[in-house]
Amino acid sequence: MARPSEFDRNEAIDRSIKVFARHGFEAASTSDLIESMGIGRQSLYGAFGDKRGLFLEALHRYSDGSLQQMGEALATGTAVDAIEAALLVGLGSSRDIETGCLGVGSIIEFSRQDEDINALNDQAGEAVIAAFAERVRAGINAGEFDPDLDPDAVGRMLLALRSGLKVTARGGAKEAELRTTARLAMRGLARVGAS
Amino acid sequence: MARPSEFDRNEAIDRSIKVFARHGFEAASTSDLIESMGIGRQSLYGAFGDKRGLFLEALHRYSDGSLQQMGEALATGTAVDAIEAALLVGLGSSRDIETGCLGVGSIIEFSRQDEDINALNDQAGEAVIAAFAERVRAGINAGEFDPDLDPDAVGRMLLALRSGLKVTARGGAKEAELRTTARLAMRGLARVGAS
DNA sequence: TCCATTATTGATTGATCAGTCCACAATCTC
DNA sequence: GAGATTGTGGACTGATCAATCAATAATGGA
Repeated sequence: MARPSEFDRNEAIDRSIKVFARHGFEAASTSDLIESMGIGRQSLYGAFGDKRGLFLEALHRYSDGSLQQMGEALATGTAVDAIEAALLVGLGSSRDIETGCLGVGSIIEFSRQDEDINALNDQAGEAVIAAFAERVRAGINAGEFDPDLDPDAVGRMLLALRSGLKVTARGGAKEAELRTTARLAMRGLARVGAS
Repeated sequence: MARPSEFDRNEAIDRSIKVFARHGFEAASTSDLIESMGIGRQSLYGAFGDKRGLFLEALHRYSDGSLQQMGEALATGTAVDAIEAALLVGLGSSRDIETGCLGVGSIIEFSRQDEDINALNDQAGEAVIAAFAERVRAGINAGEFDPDLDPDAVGRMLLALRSGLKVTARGGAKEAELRTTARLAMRGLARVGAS
């Protein structure tokens, strides 16, 4: 048809994710974005419409990647170890204290005020809850977890816990503390009656 | 000495807390603030120096109030009920979905970039952890909690959990879900051996 | 009563922001 | 290779922002 884009769309979005994760939506200036993305201003507006359009794509892509990372973590080892790994994956903590979470960040920044962001976060949240719940069911079937547990409720708890861990990590907590916190909150999942 | 202020300082700060909690620091404009606080622009700068100075006072006052609320909740009933109440107090959830938490909000917005905010949040966090830990110790002594628990580590877990509950509440969760989440995460505190 | 001091008010300033305009470059179809 | 189409780059615009200034009002001390 016509002249093709000179930049890779997904790579540009990935770079924008870093900027948004660091500064949030409002405080991420378009000048910061185009510089970090390595594209021109008009390219940003041509490809994504406006700053909000870019953010929606960034949030979507970030949530997808995050869910995939957690899915991989959930697929290994015992139920407790897998869930612990899924809780901690991608938290960054000491390595890159600047990196935040686009999901938590957008919830704090927008609350429930933006319908499109609501939809993205609701969908991503449900997917995470479902992934946790499935692993909890497997843990119950394997005899590791208490059969009285409601897997969906536990899934919601684990999502909330992960949000809290992200806040704690961004607040500067060490990885060992995050791990201890995760373990303590999961303490009640283990089968009590024993065999 | 000279002309006295026409406004009550604490009341003005309380009103600014609402604005900051709703919009965050950066997105709260000074025009919004002076309108909500019911004072003139120069009064704001005269009394608080600048927007950041006002925010620091607001964060300090907010943390104090929050800690006091939690302390009152912790002083009643059984250990589990008291901690549950302390976890849920002031979350707002359905009643006022717009209201956010200045502590979590500032951690997400500033990460570790502002020394004064670091100090305020660190101090407030330690105080909350200590309050939780003390209640956990009492619960252990009362035979309600597992004596093997590390009260300080549990305190850190409960603070992280409360942060996660705040994110979840701001994301639109119902109060019943928050309560279930709190209960599930506390499930591992109960004494296991039984008597 | 007068003066020093501080609060208040409204206009203003310089900077920064998201988004647009316009000229130009690169690609495809024919 | 000509023309239609689309991407790119830099200058630009109107709005909004935090913060300041200058003038006025209100208080306490002498």
